[in-house]
Amino acid sequence: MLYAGFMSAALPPLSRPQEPVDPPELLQLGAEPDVDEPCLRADAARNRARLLEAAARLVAEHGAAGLTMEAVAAAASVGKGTVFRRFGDRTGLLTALLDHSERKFQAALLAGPAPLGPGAPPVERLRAFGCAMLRRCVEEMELQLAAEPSPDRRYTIPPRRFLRGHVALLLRQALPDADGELLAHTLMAYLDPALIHHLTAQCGMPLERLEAGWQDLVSRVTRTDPPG
Amino acid sequence: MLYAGFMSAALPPLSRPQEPVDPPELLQLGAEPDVDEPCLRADAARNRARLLEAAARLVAEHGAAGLTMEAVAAAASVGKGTVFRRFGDRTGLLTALLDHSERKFQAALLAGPAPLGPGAPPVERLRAFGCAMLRRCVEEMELQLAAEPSPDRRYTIPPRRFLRGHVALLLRQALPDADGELLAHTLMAYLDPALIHHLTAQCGMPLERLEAGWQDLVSRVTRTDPPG
DNA sequence: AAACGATCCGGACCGAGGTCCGCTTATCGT
DNA sequence: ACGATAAGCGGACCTCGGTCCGGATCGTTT
Repeated sequence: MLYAGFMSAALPPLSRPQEPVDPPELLQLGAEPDVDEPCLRADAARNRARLLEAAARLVAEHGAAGLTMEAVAAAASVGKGTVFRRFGDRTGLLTALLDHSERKFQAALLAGPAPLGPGAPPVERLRAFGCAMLRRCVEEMELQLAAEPSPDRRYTIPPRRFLRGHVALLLRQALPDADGELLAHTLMAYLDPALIHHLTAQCGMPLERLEAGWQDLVSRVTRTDPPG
Repeated sequence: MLYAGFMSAALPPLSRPQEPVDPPELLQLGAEPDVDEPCLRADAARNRARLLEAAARLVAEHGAAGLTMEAVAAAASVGKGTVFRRFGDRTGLLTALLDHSERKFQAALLAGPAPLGPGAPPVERLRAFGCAMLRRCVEEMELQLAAEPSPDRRYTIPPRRFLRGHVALLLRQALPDADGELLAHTLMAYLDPALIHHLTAQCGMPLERLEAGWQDLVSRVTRTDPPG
């Protein structure tokens, strides 16, 4: 219910017969099409769309940090309770605003062209993944920061689980004997929006340095020769 | 009784002539003794102590998550404004509760026995650092989680800067040619309280696995032989 | 001791997130 | 078409973090 899609625009078919694909274990972790809300009542769907539209407009006008739930409700000519019933909380609303881009990104990972999508060797896919994440994060920095969940939900929300699962999958392919889950957490932490924002906006680091840092990190983590 | 020592109990002298010490660049990043509050007025100091005592009691009773600023003020028989003037915000109050343990930890890093303190080779100090952090984090998990700062302050508050600076220092010693700052962020991210909590409490991972993961991560990151 | 200025105190006040419950409306079976 | 029922709606209400300013207190100076 929290992360249902914009207008549940069905993803393009995620497998093309002649191309390589990832194992299907990750698919169910993606942003669920309408799992929680199998079929919204007509008025509810209409209000949902109006709310998202209003929220997007208000974010464009006053910034994501200044977005208040009451303002969204008012701008959509809808009661405050409706906003919370539909999106759960403020984080849920912001997350919904990011949903469209999230789906595109997931689709690119699962079925897009290599090296981001399947077909390239795992380490190369990891390298591409990091750079794509960095770019996407910088693009949507404001929303990403405002949508940060509380500490106890931070690692359990579906989008992050999906991305982390993707990284873990690639790591297991590259390093069958390592603890892919923990290493995936480590790599994902490097791509945390709050960290990226700190380094770029607050410390003034150029994005190139962050990308080089990612390449270096992937190299170090996936190095397979024995310790020196 | 975790939060016993309140008033800025002066740290033990941080350098002993006959023992190895770290360069002094980090010292000023530690928890400031009374930099912000050079000399509190008598009544203010008294109120500050009562507030910390009351807060510690309320945390023990109702958990850190359930702590409200108004309750602390009432329990200390003090006005609400006093709490905010003294500690800035909720995060500041929780951070103050962690200050004693933080100082002890910093002292152990700067002047304690090897391998945590100076004297051991940097990689060995890194290994010890991670395990010590993991243990400390688990001990004070509740407070650590409740005291998490907002995303834009997360990487700038003095305690974290100090710890990260320490890691960066060790990394630069071990890997003079690497980007120690970025790698320090990566290593520190592995030790983030929210992540530790997720893995141990929510995923049920035993602490041993996290420690092994840290050792593995340090090995991979500090490996100096050429990529395979 | 008395007065004065800087510091501090207190609690009324505000804004925003989140909840609740009686009312409304869409949907579906007949 | 129509009633029954479940889903949705709205906005009053609550809590809590954070602010503000008139008045009290401390420490110092003369």
